[in-house]
Amino acid sequence: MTSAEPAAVGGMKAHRIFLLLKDAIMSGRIEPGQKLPGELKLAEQHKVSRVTVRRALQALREAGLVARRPGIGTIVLEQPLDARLTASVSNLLPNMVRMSEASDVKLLEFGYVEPTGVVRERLGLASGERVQRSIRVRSMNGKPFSHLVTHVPARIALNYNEADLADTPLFVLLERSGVQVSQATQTISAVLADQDVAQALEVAVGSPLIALTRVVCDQDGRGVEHLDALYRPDRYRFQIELSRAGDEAARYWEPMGGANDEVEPRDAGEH
Amino acid sequence: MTSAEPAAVGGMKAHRIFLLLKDAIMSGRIEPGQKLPGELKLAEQHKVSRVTVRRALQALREAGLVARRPGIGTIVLEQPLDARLTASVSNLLPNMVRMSEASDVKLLEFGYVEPTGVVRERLGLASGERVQRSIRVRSMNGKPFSHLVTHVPARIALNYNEADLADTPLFVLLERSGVQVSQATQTISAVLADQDVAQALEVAVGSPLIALTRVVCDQDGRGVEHLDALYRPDRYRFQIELSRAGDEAARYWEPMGGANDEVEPRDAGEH
DNA sequence: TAGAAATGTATGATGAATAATACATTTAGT
DNA sequence: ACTAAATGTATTATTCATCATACATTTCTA
Repeated sequence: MTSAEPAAVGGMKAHRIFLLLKDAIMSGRIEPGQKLPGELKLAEQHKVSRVTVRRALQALREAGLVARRPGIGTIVLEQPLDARLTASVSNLLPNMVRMSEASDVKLLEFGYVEPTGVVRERLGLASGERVQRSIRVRSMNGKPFSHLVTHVPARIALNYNEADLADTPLFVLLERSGVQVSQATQTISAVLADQDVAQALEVAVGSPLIALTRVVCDQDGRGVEHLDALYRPDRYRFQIELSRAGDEAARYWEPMGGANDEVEPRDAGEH
Repeated sequence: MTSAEPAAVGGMKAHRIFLLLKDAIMSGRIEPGQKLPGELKLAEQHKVSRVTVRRALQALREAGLVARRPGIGTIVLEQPLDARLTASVSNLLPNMVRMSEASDVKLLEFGYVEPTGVVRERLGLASGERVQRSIRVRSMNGKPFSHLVTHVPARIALNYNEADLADTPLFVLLERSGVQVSQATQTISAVLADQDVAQALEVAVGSPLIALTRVVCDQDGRGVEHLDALYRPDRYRFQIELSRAGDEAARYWEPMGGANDEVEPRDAGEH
């Protein structure tokens, strides 16, 4: 039981506080070695009783996130960061291939459906046109880190089958199908994990997730792929290297790389 | 009272469900016009009683997110999207200037402190070196959308004063100080709003936020600015345009633009 | 014109989480 | 050695949310 998620916090208030503190620790807002506020202080801050705060803190201890010592306080422990992937924003082909070698993909759903309004609009589909919808979860060393919902126009999706999806990045499949992709738009946001996703990614319902939406178009500007991806922030994050460019008058920042992106599975002191 | 945040949901379970549904709607996972599952279905899904589900749904209605009609169901309403900012990843100088014209900045905190381990490390500071720490909240039309915590090495921060921070983007101040910035690293993640931030950004505690960390270095590779930014996903998001480049063998995606980024305050009511 | 599927309304029982309080114990600092 | 500030332990009361249940009402559909 290296990382048993359960973390049985008693009630709801206690659980909420547990999640907040956990997030503060996992995100690095509270650094290892630092003490968190005393039980009384926390009770006051969150407007709950001390008993309730204690339950949250005890859960944190059971989760291995903090050490508690009488007379001292509650100290944040060095987190054996789950081997974490860092992806460049332009993490498309080059490292996706590499990534797919080192990670497993589970296909949760597969089928052809009527697209929703937003998807149809973004892909520029005619009304009535159907799309292939697939839901996949990608894991690294058995640890899930991303939840991918893709919509592909039916006419294109015919060029590969269900089994291919578990093997090959969708991206490669599209190119192999002769699609001339030329442009993509990515949008990054943040959302809460709902039941389905929480289960798939093995996180608590209500955990924060990175949300990425990508729309890929071919040379004619027609939609080719619509991706809704969700990532566990503790196992995956986006990184962008920028360098200063341009002259005096009009300087600007220029994203670096593209070809030389790299996946860095800097695995920490895995316990 | 167009958007009264309070949303008095009764208990904790009800409140949690309220937040989840709200997030699903605000993020577009449930589209306007669509019906959400019936009360019974939701009760089953979340393993709570129907009464509890009702409280969540009633809160959603009071928040103006849904309409409920007997015999029909609960329908998601078209959201008068708060004028939303869309920023390109390389949204640094060009549009930040423009942005600062159209938005107000409130300085919440200002002072010189001993940097934490992480900040010191990222900025490459000598131990003992102090930093200027400032916390600002940026608003658009009185609606806060970002929470910015910056750390700047003391030696650099001397070139501008407290008042400047409320006027001018930190970025400009640095350049004006003669700092030759040359490289920056941005990391994007997702976190939950804690008490302080929740209050500053006028969201519920436990709401999801986009987290961006940026470290800017000068030509000598020395740290110049450390930014921890949090954004409300309903009012701000990151967008990246990619175009396909490279030849056959080694194709890759190339981020577009840089100079021609644009803030698009596509204001409400559209769709 | 039924019937099914929604939401609206009402009520009483139950209980688990929470609060309030008190006291013990460990540790660091003065 | 004293004090302050932590956590550890225990007990009791109570309340508020939650559950379970029943029935009414509206709407669409077959």
